[in-house]
Amino acid sequence: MARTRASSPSLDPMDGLAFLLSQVGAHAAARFAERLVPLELAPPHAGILKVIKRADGLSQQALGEKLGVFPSRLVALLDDLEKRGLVERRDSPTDRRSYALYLTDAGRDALEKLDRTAREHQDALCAALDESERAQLADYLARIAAQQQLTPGVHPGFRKLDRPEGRRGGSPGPC
Amino acid sequence: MARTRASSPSLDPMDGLAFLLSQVGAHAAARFAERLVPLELAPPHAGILKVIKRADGLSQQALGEKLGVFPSRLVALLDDLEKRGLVERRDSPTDRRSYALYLTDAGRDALEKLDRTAREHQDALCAALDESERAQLADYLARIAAQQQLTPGVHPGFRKLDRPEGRRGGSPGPC
DNA sequence: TATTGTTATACTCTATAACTATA
DNA sequence: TATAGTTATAGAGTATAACAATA
Repeated sequence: MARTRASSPSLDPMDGLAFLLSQVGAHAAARFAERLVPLELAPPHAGILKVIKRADGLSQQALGEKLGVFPSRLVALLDDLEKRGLVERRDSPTDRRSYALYLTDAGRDALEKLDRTAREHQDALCAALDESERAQLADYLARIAAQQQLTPGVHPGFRKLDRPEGRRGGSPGPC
Repeated sequence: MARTRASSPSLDPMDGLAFLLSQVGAHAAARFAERLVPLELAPPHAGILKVIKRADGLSQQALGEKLGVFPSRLVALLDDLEKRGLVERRDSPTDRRSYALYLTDAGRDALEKLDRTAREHQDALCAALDESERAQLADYLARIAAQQQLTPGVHPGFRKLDRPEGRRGGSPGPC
């Protein structure tokens, strides 16, 4: 067999770039989840807190759509956060069926701790790269994410297809 | 608040590099699993076929250790592959408790199809990058993987800790 | 009749424990 | 007594379906 094409960095496609992405990505996710344990949070909680902070007063419906999480699953996740006093379910002033979600002061504190944790995590994870290499890596990944139509800030989890709901509004928007 | 440190490519740590790695990695894994469906294989099967190819005749014990998969889980995965005629469990000549695992001809065919699929997957995934950028990205990821002590070719899945068994032999080795 | 949030249920994936047959 | 493979069981995590209150 002639060596096809230019120097591919590795020979076996299963040890290739796609595998590396998946391997390092899974590692990153697992280590992040680990760091969240002392905060008594799981990764989905983190995403929820972040979205509520940016869109105070939104409904569970809206939250679930933004994160690609099923309504029934949101109930349990929000129960956790409410029980711990990080999130409040206030009655919506306009629609008595729905709630308006708000961060409490404790919720804002938790979000700050969470941001610190995420920063530490990222530093530890990328210890092998210097500052400019990290920027270059982030650029590559952002370009892949954009080309693959991943919604910024939304983790695919393990959905079969990203974006289970048909609609994905035109603007990549704030979140 | 003064802007601390140099230009970080993104402001919010949850939209940072670590998140991108996890997001793109999960996407890569999901799309790969999708491409495996027509082959009637799941990602763990792929890893198993690959290891058996490289280490013909090894035991389930050895296989499980190499992949970080529990023995009980291997049973079902190997049952799948054996039922489909891709893998053979031969009696070990030296120890009647254990099997020696071998790829069948059909198994080798499947592995080839799998390699093609992986190549197509990688091409589609990295469409946003040209050849030299892909090489650069692979280098970054390989360096992170090495620094984080990930075993080459072994997917962390979602284990709490990588490397559940204590021993990890000195050499990063063939697989 | 449609929608919001809820509950109950089921399914997938993975880990733990107990068992058997060898060693 | 310890080990290889197996079986049975249980636990996450997530999706589906049916339901009550409201629109």
